[in-house]
Amino acid sequence: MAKSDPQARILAAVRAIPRGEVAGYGEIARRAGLPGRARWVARLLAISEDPALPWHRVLRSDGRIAFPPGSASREEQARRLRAEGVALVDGRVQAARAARTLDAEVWGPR
DNA sequence: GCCATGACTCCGC
DNA sequence: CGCGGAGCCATGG
Repeated sequence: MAKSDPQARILAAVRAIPRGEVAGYGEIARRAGLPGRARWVARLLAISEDPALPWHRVLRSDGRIAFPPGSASREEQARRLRAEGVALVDGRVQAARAARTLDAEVWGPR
């Protein structure tokens, strides 16, 4: 039997993001033991139909929402994040002190 | 098997 | 800080 499908690990990593916090696609991939699969994470979220999946907590490495401005998805993601207390400015998370990537610590206490 | 596509990332300018 | 180019990886025609 397969030892945890990579897909299951990715979804688990996404579900593990605490409410009010965020993580990057690449970060999730790494947490799932799949470095370099950021695009796969994105595709997985796109095809996933689990309404309980906190996909809105996943952002790009620069702390911005991946969806293009004006898109309904982008608006919904921004809305959900704000509902959790995440400060956003022009689609970008302010709390993410990781200027380059949302590397680690995003989940830890500051 | 090659080519195109994408909720990505890194790097140089 | 914005842009363009290259690298990357899985999927589908």
